[in-house]
Amino acid sequence: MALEETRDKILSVANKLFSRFGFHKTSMDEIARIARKAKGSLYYHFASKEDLFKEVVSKEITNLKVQLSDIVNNSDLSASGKMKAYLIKRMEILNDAANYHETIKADFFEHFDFIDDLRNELDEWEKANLKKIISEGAAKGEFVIIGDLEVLLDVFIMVLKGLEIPFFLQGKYEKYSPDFASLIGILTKGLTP
Amino acid sequence: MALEETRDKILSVANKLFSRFGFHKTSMDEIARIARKAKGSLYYHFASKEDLFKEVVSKEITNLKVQLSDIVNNSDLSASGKMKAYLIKRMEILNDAANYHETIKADFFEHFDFIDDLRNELDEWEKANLKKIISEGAAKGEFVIIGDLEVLLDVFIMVLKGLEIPFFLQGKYEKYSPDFASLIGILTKGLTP
DNA sequence: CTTTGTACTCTTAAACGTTTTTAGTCTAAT
DNA sequence: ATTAGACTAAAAACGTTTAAGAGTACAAAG
Repeated sequence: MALEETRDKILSVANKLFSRFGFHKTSMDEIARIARKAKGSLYYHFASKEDLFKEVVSKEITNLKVQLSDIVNNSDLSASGKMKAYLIKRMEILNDAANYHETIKADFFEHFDFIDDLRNELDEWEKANLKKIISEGAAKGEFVIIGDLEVLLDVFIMVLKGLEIPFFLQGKYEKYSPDFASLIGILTKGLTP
Repeated sequence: MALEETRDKILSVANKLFSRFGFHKTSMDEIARIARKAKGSLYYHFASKEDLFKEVVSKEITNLKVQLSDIVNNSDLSASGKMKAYLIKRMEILNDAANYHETIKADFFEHFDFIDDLRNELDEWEKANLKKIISEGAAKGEFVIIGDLEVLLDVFIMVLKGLEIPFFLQGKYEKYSPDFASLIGILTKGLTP
């Protein structure tokens, strides 16, 4: 059990430091010092600094997936109810996922190759889940799909990702999140017959 | 006439160089040399390098406005036809407006104070025009406005600006412009009664 | 098998002084 | 209005040094 504890402690400290100071301004020595673990321990559990960061972001994404899955699989909600809840929750969680923001920044200022897999995987996951919501809505006659569903999904995801920059990078989430609900209203209305 | 010619020549050369190399990597000496004008001439017509750049961007924005005005005032189009034509044309023109891209970049990497006015003015102009399209559509019964129109407009503009980053900064316009049409379909459908 | 501590190498980033480039001014001439 | 050129002050670019940090190796201990 001591093994998992050490690993978790490192992850928890890394998470806090990366969130606060970003990837580059956090050193492995600092993480080791604050976690009260030997530097060798860090490298025993994680192949590299990038690998550790990847793991930290991965946890944030896993948390996102878990919470969104609850919504997608909630049979009490209508299709448009699911869609609204999904999109709002998505932005809510990502707004708190400070290390995920680092990866958005990286898209501009540098490039974290090692993060691409995670983001691509999240895109696929998201596409599959939105597909599920929309398809179920269409089956129940609540939604109608005009044109190609794949294209529709790409567009949805493009808009969501487009909004991440003003929302998280420029810190306008607080300002615009009330209006965001009305955008979702338009988008879901655009799907109804 | 020689006065206007010199000014236009400077603007034209500045436009080409700024487009190709960006603001910082274009020097006033280079502009003067290629335009075959004296450096003194540049400063006779423009107060500063920033002022010259502002004028170049201003011309791009004016061009955008002229072309979009044609659509907004075209009485042959239905409200949703206008909306679609407007949004597609908007992205088409901005995709070619390389110096406008510089101002988007500036939002991230540095900050061009002197550009803020132009962009704010464009936002206001855009809001007024989208307002006109939607209001006319509502008056004809083609659109229905749910909730506050001002909020709706802010949301529209937020989405459009959000898309500018993947489209222009990350160069995904070519890739996604076909899908963009279907987004517009959803947005306009979301406005119909 | 996991954890620690230390000592080591190698790469990268900060710091610094130096040189070059560039924005902007000024002048005399046309 | 426009030009060519000389000028200054600030910024950018360059090359070198210095410090910090990633990653490795290993011996020791639980």
